[in-house]
Amino acid sequence: MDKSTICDILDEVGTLLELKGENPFKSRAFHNAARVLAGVTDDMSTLVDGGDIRKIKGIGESTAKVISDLVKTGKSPDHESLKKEFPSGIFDMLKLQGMGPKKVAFLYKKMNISSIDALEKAAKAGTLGTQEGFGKKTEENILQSIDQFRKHSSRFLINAAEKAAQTIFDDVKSLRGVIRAEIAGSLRRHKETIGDIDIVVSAKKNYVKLIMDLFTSHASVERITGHGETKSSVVLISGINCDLRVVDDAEFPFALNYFTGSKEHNVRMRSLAREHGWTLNEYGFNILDTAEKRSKGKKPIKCSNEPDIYKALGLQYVEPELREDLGEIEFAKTGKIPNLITYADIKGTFHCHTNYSDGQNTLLQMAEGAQKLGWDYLGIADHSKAAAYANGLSEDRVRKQIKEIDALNAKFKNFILFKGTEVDILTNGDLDFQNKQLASFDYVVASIHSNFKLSEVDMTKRILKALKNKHVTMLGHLTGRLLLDRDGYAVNQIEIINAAADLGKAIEINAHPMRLDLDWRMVKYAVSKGVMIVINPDAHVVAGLNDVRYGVGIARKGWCKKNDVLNTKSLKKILNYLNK
DNA sequence: GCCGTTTTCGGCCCGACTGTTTTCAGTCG
Repeated sequence: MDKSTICDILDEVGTLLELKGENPFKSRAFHNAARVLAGVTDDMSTLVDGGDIRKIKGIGESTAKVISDLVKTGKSPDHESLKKEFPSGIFDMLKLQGMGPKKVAFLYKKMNISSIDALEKAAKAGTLGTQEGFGKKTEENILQSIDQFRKHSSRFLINAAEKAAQTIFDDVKSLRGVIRAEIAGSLRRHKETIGDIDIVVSAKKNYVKLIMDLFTSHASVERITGHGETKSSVVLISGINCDLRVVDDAEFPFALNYFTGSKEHNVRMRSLAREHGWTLNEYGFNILDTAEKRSKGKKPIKCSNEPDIYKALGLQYVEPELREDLGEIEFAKTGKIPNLITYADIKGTFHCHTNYSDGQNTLLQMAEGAQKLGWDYLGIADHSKAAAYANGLSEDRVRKQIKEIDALNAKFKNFILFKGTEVDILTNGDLDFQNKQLASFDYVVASIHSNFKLSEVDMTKRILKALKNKHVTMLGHLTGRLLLDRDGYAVNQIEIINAAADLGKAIEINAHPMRLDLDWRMVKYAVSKGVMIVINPDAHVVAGLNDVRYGVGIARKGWCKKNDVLNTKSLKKILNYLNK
């Protein structure tokens, strides 16, 4: 059993203990153990066999037993027996905003409610509001949370989707009879959030059935939702839907193009095809079937790959990341698609947490990970003390960390760790560290982590005040929340961007924790104002090594050129494109 | 349940908000 599954189960045990109403410190111990284990890089079997698992701080007798059972047998009796006490729908209920273990357990025990559907029914019938501790308002909030959950729960952040897709894609690609295989859809376009994974394959006719059978019976498949001759759909263990489409090799470029999207881009492509007297679909070009068009239409050229399709339409090749109908067709018509920045251009990132606060890895591990990626630097920005829930650093611990960074830097060649902080913006706009302390850092990320419900005017004031502090380099994960006026915090976006432009500060943007994509109109506006933008698809950057390339940052003005400001592959590409 | 010790039990993260109730419990970040 792999480590991440073990961590998930430890977390689940913690949650089940909460539901049972056990001593909160007991359940926390399991959550802690999951967090600690996530940061361990040693081989699980070796740790268990050698007994070293107990030497890890945070893993005690009981948690070690669960881990060792899972490693040795794939099952933990402790976990299994706890699980029997609650139906699985309970875990969905816990995902609702405002629903914690106490309420969920109460509703289950008192009203036998164990699913979101049942909860909705009770709330609509008005039977919830009569329960002790529940009122009209709670009922309304629950219905709203259910609405939210249904709208957004089906999307996944790109790093999770990429991880889920890799194994099954690699295995499908290497199946006998497969000629060409590509991941399509929003994953190929590197969107911040992914609805489902699309795999397009071309294969020899007599192998198609076998490919479909092997796909639907793959080890990472949880259940099959469709199994046909050209298309099969499954739900992966990770919860993500995955579709496989098999086509003739001649159709492959068209299928790949069609299923890569976006829908808006496809619409433009098809209308361009009509201008040439053709139709375009997932199988190929066809001559438009009207006398008028037929006279105008030439026979479309043969396309053996995707670039050929663009060529046939008189377009420069458009990279998947740009296919959003945000002006890329116009650029392609005049051959002005810019050279896009890639991972190889990334020199380092700045919003990274370590196990000093709520990250998973040590300073050394993070530095080694960054060097392995070929980076020149890494910026460390752990939480400040106000973020107590994230084990934020006191002034004393900052001093300790800075010392450790200095010692590490003395040993590195052609690599440097920058000393930063993610300082909390307090309710009144003051920062969580004194200016003297802030001056000790190479750069400062200032973020809001509390009091999200201020009025728009007050929230804007609060952020502007923080932004004006001369030590602040960048606003942390700001627009990730201000995207939404509904359940994010209300703020005047334009005013913030304008101020950042005047002050020469950067803004960091996240995909929203509720799994919404970025508001590109605002990104465009910020870029047009020359505000340096940092985008991070993982809304809460607890950058373990796996996630490090998704956490991206910006340097203090003066020692980082604008072109050094780098993001994830796709986002960076788009920013560069918008800049032209 | 785990840790750390002033070694065998006390402390473990906390402030703010919400909705309920009328002083507080539950949830969130």
